[in-house]
Formats: sequence, structure tokens, C-alpha cells
Amino acid sequence: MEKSPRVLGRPRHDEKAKPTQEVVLLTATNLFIKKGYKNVSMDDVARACNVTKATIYYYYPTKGDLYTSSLVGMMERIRFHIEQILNLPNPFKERLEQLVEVHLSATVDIDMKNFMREATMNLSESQLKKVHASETAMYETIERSMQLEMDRGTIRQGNAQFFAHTFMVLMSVGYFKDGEGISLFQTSREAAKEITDFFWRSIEN
Amino acid sequence: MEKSPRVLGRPRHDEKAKPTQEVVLLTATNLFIKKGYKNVSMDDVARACNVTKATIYYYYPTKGDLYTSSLVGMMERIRFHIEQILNLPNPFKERLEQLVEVHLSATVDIDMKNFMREATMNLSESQLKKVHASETAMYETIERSMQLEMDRGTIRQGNAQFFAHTFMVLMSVGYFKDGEGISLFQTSREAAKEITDFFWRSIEN
Amino acid sequence: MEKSPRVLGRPRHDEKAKPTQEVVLLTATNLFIKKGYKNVSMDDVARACNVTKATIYYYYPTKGDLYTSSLVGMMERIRFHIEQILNLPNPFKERLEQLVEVHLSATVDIDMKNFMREATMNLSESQLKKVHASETAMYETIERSMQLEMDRGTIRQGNAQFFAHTFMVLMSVGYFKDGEGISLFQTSREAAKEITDFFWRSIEN
Amino acid sequence: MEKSPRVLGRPRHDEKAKPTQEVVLLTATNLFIKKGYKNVSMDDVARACNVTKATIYYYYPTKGDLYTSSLVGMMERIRFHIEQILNLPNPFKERLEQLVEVHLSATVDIDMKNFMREATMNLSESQLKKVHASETAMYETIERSMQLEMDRGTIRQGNAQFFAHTFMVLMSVGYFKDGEGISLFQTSREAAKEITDFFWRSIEN
DNA sequence: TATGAATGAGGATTCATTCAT
DNA sequence: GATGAATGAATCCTCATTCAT
Repeated sequence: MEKSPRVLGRPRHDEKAKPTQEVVLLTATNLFIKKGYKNVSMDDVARACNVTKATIYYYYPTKGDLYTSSLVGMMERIRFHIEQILNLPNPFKERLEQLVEVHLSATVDIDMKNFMREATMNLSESQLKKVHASETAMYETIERSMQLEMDRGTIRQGNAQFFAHTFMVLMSVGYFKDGEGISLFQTSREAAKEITDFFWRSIEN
Repeated sequence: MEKSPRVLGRPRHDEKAKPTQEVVLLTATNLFIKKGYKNVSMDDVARACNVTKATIYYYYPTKGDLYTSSLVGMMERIRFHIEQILNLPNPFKERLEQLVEVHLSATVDIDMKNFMREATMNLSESQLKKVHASETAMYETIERSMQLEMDRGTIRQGNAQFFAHTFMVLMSVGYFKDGEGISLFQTSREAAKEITDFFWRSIEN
Repeated sequence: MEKSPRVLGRPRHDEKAKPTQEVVLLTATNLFIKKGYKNVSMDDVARACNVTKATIYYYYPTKGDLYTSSLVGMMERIRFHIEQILNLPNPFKERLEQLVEVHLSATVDIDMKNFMREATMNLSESQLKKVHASETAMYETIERSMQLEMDRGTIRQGNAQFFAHTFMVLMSVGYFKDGEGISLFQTSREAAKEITDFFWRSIEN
Repeated sequence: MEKSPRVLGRPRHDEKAKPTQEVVLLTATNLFIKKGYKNVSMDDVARACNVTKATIYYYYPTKGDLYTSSLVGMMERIRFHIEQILNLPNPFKERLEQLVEVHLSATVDIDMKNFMREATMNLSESQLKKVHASETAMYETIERSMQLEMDRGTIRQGNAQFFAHTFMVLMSVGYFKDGEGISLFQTSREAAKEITDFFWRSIEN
């Protein structure tokens, strides 16, 4: 039996079907983002995944672990995204603007403060530690860029960590909707422009 | 775990005691701020007030109503506070700084975005409407000041509503704590200074 | 101070206003008829009467007592009604028909079996006894008429009590509505005719 | 009051034991018949089944659903029973009598009007629809027989649906008990005879 | 790998009733 | 007479978790 480059015969299940564990994690992440930790039950996740609760427990021993994995995964993806954009060769201001726009375009309000709050409230020490690590890593990615640009003299001297945080919260202004569901901006394009401009005024040299 | 031997019926009126309804509201507000809507049970509130759950339901027909009243009350107090400070005769920047400092000193992280999210997720249409009204009123108080200072030429022209929102989210940076519980600033005095400075750079003329 | 036949001055409240106790009883009766014992709370009654719960308890020491009074009152009124109609000089069949029609016209389904069941399930011994007494009195009124007409030879010999009961349950057929809310008869006039005719075939001589 | 030391998780499968879902339904049905919807709590059902409330909710998502299933099941069984008896080759009157007797012998007072009332009062639209469907099916089974016998000339022409309903309510007379718990008849045998005789006089040709 | 069946601990809400005023 | 304020016991339902298969 030589090894053929493609398995012979029809694969048992859908070749393209993502492994269950991944499906669960992605589905859960979306639910958590949309509704928050306490408003998502393991039953909800199971239903949304078309598997049983027990299956979820097979992969994630507690709801807290699932949440932890969701947050960590999400933050890692965001961090990766941020890194990619910030490593582009464009001028710094342009990169920031792009960052904001990409972020705001991602349908839902990804509010770090929120996630961290729910984490603090509901996770165990060890779970929380993992989440915090990811959070820190995420912020540090921005910080490094800020520091770099400071060193380059593109932006004024200042506390890079503080800058990273202000940048992140300013982004969240783009998500605001009033009682009638009306945003402060017409498009995320415009939002990105305004927000970056606002931020830039504070950090430019 | 001692059970207080409370009796049925209307208790003899204690002159100096605060009316129960108020006690309930205040206690609930604190709990909600500290732990969030879903992490506070009516039992928790009752216990913290040293009354029975039924007593709470006597004043607030549902948990959602209690939350609504808490939020509305809180926002109204904040709005009043903001108004008072912004109406002082000091230079605008000073008033803003004062505002930030007072806010940050208020024990806990009062994060509007958080409250609004929990509200959206858990309240009924009509309850949500009330909350939104208070929120709007709060922001408008700041907006009016911003607009006034624009007209006076103290700050640059711009979208006053946007400014109000950026101001509020920037404040929340003062609350940030990392995994070790370490804040970005040593004191709220310093936080206020840095945050206001940052904000001011963006809006000064 | 001679006693004047009419009190001088304006009576304190609305002269015509029914005494509270009566209002409570009538209101409660209607609610109980419409929704049944367990589906009517003392709060419901209070609200419907525009008084407080405590007021109701002032007149009726328990919900069971209120229900008892309601049932007894209702049955007494029905008994009185029945007696009046059965004492008319018309032919017996006509009187029966009239009875059915009047009963069916009274808006709601007054189903004795139902009331008695709820009574059995929810009242105390002594309360139940009162209700049973009224029920018996009610049936006996019909029985007496039946017996009289048997003696007169208008209807065939038989168990008068049995006849009274069959008569009552046959009436309830007039109330039947199917899933679409459609009755077996177009009008209560027609219902009365059909039901009486059916009954009469069984008891005529 | 001994708490059975039941364990978490799936119990080892007992071959001969009836499936839990069925046990729950049967137990609930009995309770509902005996005490009515509102007088049976989910706790009662759970206790009677020796399972936990959660188990019941595992099979029946709401109390209303459990009631619906109970009623539907019951009516279906009755309908089946009725059909069997009415399809026997005996003369129609005999079959009716047998029907009454069998029915009256079935321990408890199964009063359709009662169940339907509680259903109307407590079930959701969709639940109620199911119940109504079963009810209609049940009555239609009797109707068909009535119609058949009309066509055969065994009984007089008339509204078969009306006949079906009068038949059912007349049966309920057999259940009547006065304040002392005394029935109108000595035996269900006798009750069946009297009731059928009464009914027959009205419908015979 | 995955599931079906079950649990225990809450959690929101209702309700009859009480009692000082 | 009537009420406002409070209670305790239920009641319906949810949910994270467990475990034999």
C-alpha cells in the first residue's frame, strides 16, 4: 500500500467541514461577542453548533474555559490584525486610520473593556490570567508601534501605553448608537477619519 | 448566617431610618455598578438591604425596572454633577480636569458603555427608552458646554456630540487596570491631568 | 334635635355609591366566574375594586371566604331567578325554555360543576359546607318543580333530582364553543329551544 | 421525607423500567385530572415521579406543554376507547350504555368542560390549538356514530354534533356527588342505565 | 468522539396574609 | 373603615455540570 497523495475513496465526512472543536469555539465567540457571557448559555452554544451540550463539555471543561478560549482567540486574531496593518509601509497616521476602519467594519461592537469586565466577574484566577496575558499582548503590539514612532519623531513623546489605551477607547466611539440606533457617523470610513484625526491631534509632534 | 427575626406586617415606623424604597434603590445601584446586571440577583439585593425579596418587588415590579431606576438615577446624578462643575467660572480646561478627577475618584468604574450594553441586552423596550433618555440628557449636558466654548472660541470648531463622547470614553481610560491590578496612573489627580491634557490637545483652538 | 326623615346637608360620599363590601363581593364574583379561583389573585380583586388588598381582608378574612361568599351569593341569585320563572303560570315546557334562555343570555358560562370542583379543591371544610348548602338549595328548587309536575302528570314519573341535574348539565351545552369560538347554536333563543326540546322528549309523559 | 440518594448524570439503564418521559406524562395526567392545572405544581409532578423538576423540564419545556400533552394523550385514549365500543356489533343503545358505564368506572371525574376551561385560561395559543384539535376529534368520533345511526334510522334525525355533546354532558351527571359525597346512583351500572335511558328517550325514533 | 438523560442550585416572580397606623 | 408596608412560602423556569453508554 503505497501512500497516495490523496486518500482514496470518499472521505468519511465532509472534507471541508471544520473540526467540531473549532466550530464550537467560533460559534461561541460570536455569541459571546453579541450577547455577553451571562446571556449565553451552554445550551445556546450547543444549539447554535448543532451539537449537544455534552459535546461542548468534551472539548471545554467549563463555560469559563470556553469563554477564556474565545477571548484569547479573539484577542490573538485582533493582535495579529493590528500587527499586520501597523507593519505596512504607509505613513503612521494612515495606518492608524486603516486600523480603525477595519475594526469598525467588523460588524459588531468588540469592546475590550466589556469583555474584561465579564471576565473579571466570572472567570477563575487561572482563566483570568490567560485572558489578561492576551489583552496585554494586544495592547503591547500597539504600544510598540507607538514607541517606535515616538523614537522616529513621527509623534510626540509620551506614555506609549497610555496612547495605546486612548487609541482603543476612541475607536469604541465609532460604535456608539443612540436610543434610535443612530450612529455618530454615517459610514465607518467617516468614523475612522474623524476618530483618527482626533487622536492624531493629540499625539502629533 | 443569623436570620433576623423580622415580623410580618407593617413595621413600627422608625423616624430617622431612610425610606425602604430609597435604601433598595441605592443598594441595588451599588451592586449593579460593582457586578453588573446578570451577576446581581434579587436575592442579593434583598440580602444587602436586609429586607425580603418580596419587599423589593413591592417597590420595583421587575428586576428590569429596578435596573432601569438604578441607571436613570445614576445618570441623573452624574448629569447634575457634570452640570455643576461645568457651570463654574474657571477656565474650561480646568473645569474638564476637575470633572475627570471627581469622576475617577468616585470609587468604582462607572462605564456607561457597559451599562448601556447590559440594558440593551436585558431590558424591555419601554425600560430601555427611559434609560436612553437619561443617557442622552447626560451627554447633552456636556455637548452644550462644548458648543458654548466653541462659540466662545475657547476650543476649535467641531462636532460637539462627538467631543462629548470622546471625552467620556477617555475618562474611562483612567479606570484601566492590568492583570496585576496596576492602573496606568499613580493617582486620580495625575490621571485627570493626563487625560484632560490629551483631550485638550485635540480640541484646543 | 328632631329626627328629620332625610339627613340634612350633603351626604359625605356619593349617596348611590354601593357600600364597599358589596362592591368587593360583586367584583370578585365576576372575576371568579370569568377566570376561576386560582386565576384570580387578591391583588386582581383589589385592583378591579379600586381599593387596597387590606380593605378586602377587612371584609373577608381569607380568599376562601371571599370565594365562598361569591359562590353562595351567586347561587342564591340563580335560585331566586329560577324560582321566579318556575312560578310563572305558563305551561311547564315554556317555563323551562325561558329558564334556559335567560341563563344562556347571562354573558358568561356559569358552570356549576366547575365552581364546585374549585371549591372542593380549595376551600376549607366549613366553607365548603356553606357552598354545598347553596348548591343543594338551588337544585332542590328545580327538583320541587319537577316533582310538582310529575304529581300533576305533566311529565312522566322519575327521579326528580336526576331530572334537575340533567336539566342543568344540558343547559351547559349551550355554552360550548369549539376551537374557533363557534357555538353549537346561532342564538341563545335557538339554543334554549333545542335544549328544552331535547330535555322535554326525555321527561314528557 | 427520606431523600433518595440519586446521582448526577445518566443512570445505568434499567431494562424493565418504563421510560421516564412516559412516567412523567402518566403521573402528570393523573395529578391534573385529580387536582386541576393550577393545583398541580411541577414540584408535585416531580415528587410523584421520583425525579427532579429539571428532569421534567428536560422532556416538557413548560408546564403548559406538559398539560397539553396530558390532555391530548387523555383525549386520544378516550377517543380510541369510544371508537372501540361504538364499533361493536351490539344494538346502538347497548353500546351507548356500555360506553357510559366504562367511562363512569374509570376512577375519576373526567370532565371535559373543566379541562377545556383550564386550558383556555392557562395555555398558549399554539398549545390550545392542539388541545382543541384532540377535543374535536373526540367529539367527531361520537358524531359519526350518531350520524350513522340516523342514516340507518335507528335514531331520529337531528344535529349529530348536538347529540354528541348532550351525550357527553349527560355522562357527567353520573359523577355528581352532593355535600355528603353521595352520588345520584348506587352503582355505575345503574347510573349508566338511567343516563342512557334518559338520553335514548330524546333521540329514539 | 459524541450523546442522552439526569441533577442541584439558583433565580425571577407571585401570592395570600399580617399588622401598625 | 381603610391603607401602606412588609413577609414567607411557593411556583415556574434556567443553567452549568455530570456520567453511563
